[in-house]
Amino acid sequence: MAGEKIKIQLAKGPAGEFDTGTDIATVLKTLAPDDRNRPVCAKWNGKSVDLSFSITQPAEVEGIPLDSPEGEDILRHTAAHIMAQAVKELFPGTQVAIGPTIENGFYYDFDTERPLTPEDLDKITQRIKEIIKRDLPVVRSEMPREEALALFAGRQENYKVELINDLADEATVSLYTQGDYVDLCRGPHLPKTSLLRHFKLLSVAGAYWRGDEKKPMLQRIYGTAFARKEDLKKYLHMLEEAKKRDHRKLGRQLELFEINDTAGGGLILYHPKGALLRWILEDFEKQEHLRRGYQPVIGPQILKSDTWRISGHYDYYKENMYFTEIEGKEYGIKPMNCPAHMMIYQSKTRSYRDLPIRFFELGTVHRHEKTGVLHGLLRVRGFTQDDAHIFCLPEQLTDEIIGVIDFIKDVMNVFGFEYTLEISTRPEKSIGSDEDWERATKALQDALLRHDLSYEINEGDGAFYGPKIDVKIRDAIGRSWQCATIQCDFTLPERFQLTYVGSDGSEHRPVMLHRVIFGSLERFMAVLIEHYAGKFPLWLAPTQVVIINITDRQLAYAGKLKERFDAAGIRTELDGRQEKMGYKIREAQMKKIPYMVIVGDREMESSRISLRSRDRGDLGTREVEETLQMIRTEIDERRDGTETDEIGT
RNA sequence: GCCGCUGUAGCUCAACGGUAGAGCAACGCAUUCGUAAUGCGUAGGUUGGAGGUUCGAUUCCUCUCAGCGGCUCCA
Repeated sequence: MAGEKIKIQLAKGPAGEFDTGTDIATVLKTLAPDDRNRPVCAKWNGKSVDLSFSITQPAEVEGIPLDSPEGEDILRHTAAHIMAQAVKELFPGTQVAIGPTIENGFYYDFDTERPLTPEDLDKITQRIKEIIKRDLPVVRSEMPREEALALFAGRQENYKVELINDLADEATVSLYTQGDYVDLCRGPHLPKTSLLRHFKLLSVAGAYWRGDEKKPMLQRIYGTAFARKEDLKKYLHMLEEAKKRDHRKLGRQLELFEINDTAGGGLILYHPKGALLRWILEDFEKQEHLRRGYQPVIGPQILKSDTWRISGHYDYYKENMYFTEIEGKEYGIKPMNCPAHMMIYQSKTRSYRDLPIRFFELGTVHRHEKTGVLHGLLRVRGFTQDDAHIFCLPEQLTDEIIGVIDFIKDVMNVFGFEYTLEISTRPEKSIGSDEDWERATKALQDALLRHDLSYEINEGDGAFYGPKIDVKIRDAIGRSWQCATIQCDFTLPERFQLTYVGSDGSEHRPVMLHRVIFGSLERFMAVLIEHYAGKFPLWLAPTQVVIINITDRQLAYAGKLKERFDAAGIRTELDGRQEKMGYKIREAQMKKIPYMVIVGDREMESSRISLRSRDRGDLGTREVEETLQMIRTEIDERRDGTETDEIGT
């Protein structure tokens, strides 16, 4: 840098001439002295770098402010390093593994001498605050691989050594140092620790090294950090809100279901309200399927193991299945509905004119799930799928896939879910030929491409018998859930020797799609509970209306009203207890019942009612007939309840 | 399955080596009330289960079951 000058262009700003080797911090200060965003990192020709990065060639640079999405990601990354430093200071002998940022936060995995407890989080938080106060510069350095290996080996950081060993093709590696703490890291990072201000450690958990259950279990600490205090507060508040929507909590509060120790984990006992909700969903699905040319079928709960051998489940799914024995013969409890549907297809000669054949079953299946994965209604051992198998001609495949996607779209619209699509490809443990897998995967892709639907690829995530399209829905507070899936299968028709007679008079093999819309009724109900925060739209609410009399004088009138509501097909309860009206209203509100019909002397004398909405409060008095019609319409239109509809007059 | 935490009345929680208590719910009585809690009273528990330490265990230890936060896995 013998006085040589280079031109540096500020993105969306002026350019200037600088000495070779000038660092970005200086460049930014010179070209944008008034920038109130105070950059913490920068983009150099589109690549994220530290402020200390020195420029040796003409370039375009741009400051990254702390409160930008990228700045916040860097902030979290540095927070992870500072946390690691704190843990190492507090627990000498701890080895650090990896500490990446994740959506809305970060974590770091440690190999500690003793497991970390929630109380340790407070201590670590205090130490992090100290390190922030020390205002340590975070310094980048580079060194040859071998040197770095020796450095981390000398510091007994075996996980880092393993990581460097896997970076075989890189000649040098970059390190970041603050105080005594050194970490292997690509960067960039904040220039100094004092820039971390608003953070919170959230939880400790076990996590396998490199996500491999055969490798050692490490201690993971999750945390989050934000550029602005309000944003941290908002995020923590959102976590609280999500907790309030927890379907396990609401499931108990609203008396929907229970999971009973004595009955066993992962097995759902539906209480009357929950069973009613499920009936409503099932009725809805039955109607929708009949409308779309599906035929109902029902398979048995257990099938002889001969079946599972033919289907391949015996070899590829056995560890997820339960077995029993009848007179010396082994039977498997069904984990999937397909084999029975295959047999029903097989039961007679099918013509190409019959295809596509669409078999639908609300099929209850049981799968062995490890204890640790059970989670309310979201992950259970016994569940009911809204399962269908579509048998079609190869040339019908695309249309059938599109038909299913349209079906999914219609259903998700009813509940107000947005969704995205993913294609999952062949997993390691799978059956069928490579050609079939390729054909099947291509069929799914073609269908999506032909209808201009964008999707992401999920390598190796398919079912053992075929690739799948997964539908990820987004709920009211932005979380995503996997429910619907479409799987293309050339293998099972082969294994079950399914045929149809073609126009040429000879036998051909049909192609099959497996598909679910809700996925499982249990999981979908959990998602609905959390999506609506328990405030089900009228058409789904187990109790739609509660009639509240103010004094005993109106009890008979209230009883007559209930009869009229019942006759109109509205799910109505009468709260005739000798309690104050305010108390009954409060209870109805807490049970999240959509409408309250309140009758006192005034209403009784005029043969009217007073209506109160769960969401909109007192709606005033009105005619009974008008109310019945208004409610009926809202039910029939399956309004999702979020829109503000004009009530009556 | 793995790591950590937790398990007390129907629910939410207290007591934490000295033999279990509150609010809500339930039940009874009184109250007959106008849009989110009327008052009084009654009943309710082998402290998840089994074993151990101790004069004594809800409390400490071991095992086991279940739940929670994650990991792996998944509809």
